Amino acid sequence: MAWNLDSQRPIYAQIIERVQYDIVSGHYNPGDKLPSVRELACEASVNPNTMQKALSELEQSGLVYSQRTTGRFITKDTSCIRKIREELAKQQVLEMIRRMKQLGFTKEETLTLMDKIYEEATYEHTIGV
Amino acid sequence: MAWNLDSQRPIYAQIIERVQYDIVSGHYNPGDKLPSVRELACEASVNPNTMQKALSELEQSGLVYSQRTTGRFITKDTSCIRKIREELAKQQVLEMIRRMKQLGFTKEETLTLMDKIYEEATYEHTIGV
DNA sequence: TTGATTGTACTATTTAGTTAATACAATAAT
DNA sequence: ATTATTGTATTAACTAAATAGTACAATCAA
Repeated sequence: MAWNLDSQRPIYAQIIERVQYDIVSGHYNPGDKLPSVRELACEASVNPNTMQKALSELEQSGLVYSQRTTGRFITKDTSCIRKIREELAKQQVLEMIRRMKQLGFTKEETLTLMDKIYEEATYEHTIGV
Repeated sequence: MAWNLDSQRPIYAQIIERVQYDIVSGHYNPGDKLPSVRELACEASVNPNTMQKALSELEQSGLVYSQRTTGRFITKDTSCIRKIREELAKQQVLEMIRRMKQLGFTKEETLTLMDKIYEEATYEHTIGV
């Protein structure tokens, strides 16, 4: 799967976000071992230092932990994972609503547009994942 | 009004976005004269060069145009403005839906969460504009 | 024991974004 | 005519992010 990193935001920040989503969405399971820093760096076409920085920062969230010489693992604390998943979802919706209000869309107009886009997505496969 | 620029993304990109939203949301009217580069730079606490870069790039969208020595103006082409407003809205909703799918939220779950957040916003004034 | 792999650490270099400080030509106001 | 303001251009310096290259100690498999 492609990493789709752009240069608009710091790469390490995009990596953090990506792995975070991979964890809370169940792509990785609790207790899973992550590929090594070097492997992930290669996979993402990124310098190992950048990947290292991203992963070590990600540890602050509690989603992953590292064992000095055996590797890096997904937390087994499922409630932590669930909690962050909820947070991310709320964040997304909140940000969208904020922007739509900025654009002068009412709740109803927003819902109408959402419905339309969901329909399109269903038939045209516009939305990935 | 504060510019709320952060250091995560390039400042000039945030400025472009900000002015774009100010135009399509009607804060500026078609034909309006923008404050000068220097004024805006001061207002945003940013170097004039950064503001100049942002505004000159924004011209590519057709939302503003500059007259060499008289100033920079909002386009009078209201259909262009409307079109970009629709695009921005669609972009927002699409991105949100994509992320929510990534998180494993169904359309119904997403709508439920939206409703809840809209309620909160109504009573708690959580969402600025 | 040997060799490969692990996370981690360190230094140097490059690049993009930002700031700083000017400068200039064209316009508008006085 | 003079002055201030406009967008624009240019050069230098600074910073953060990213890359490149190397190194080390701890673990595990052979």
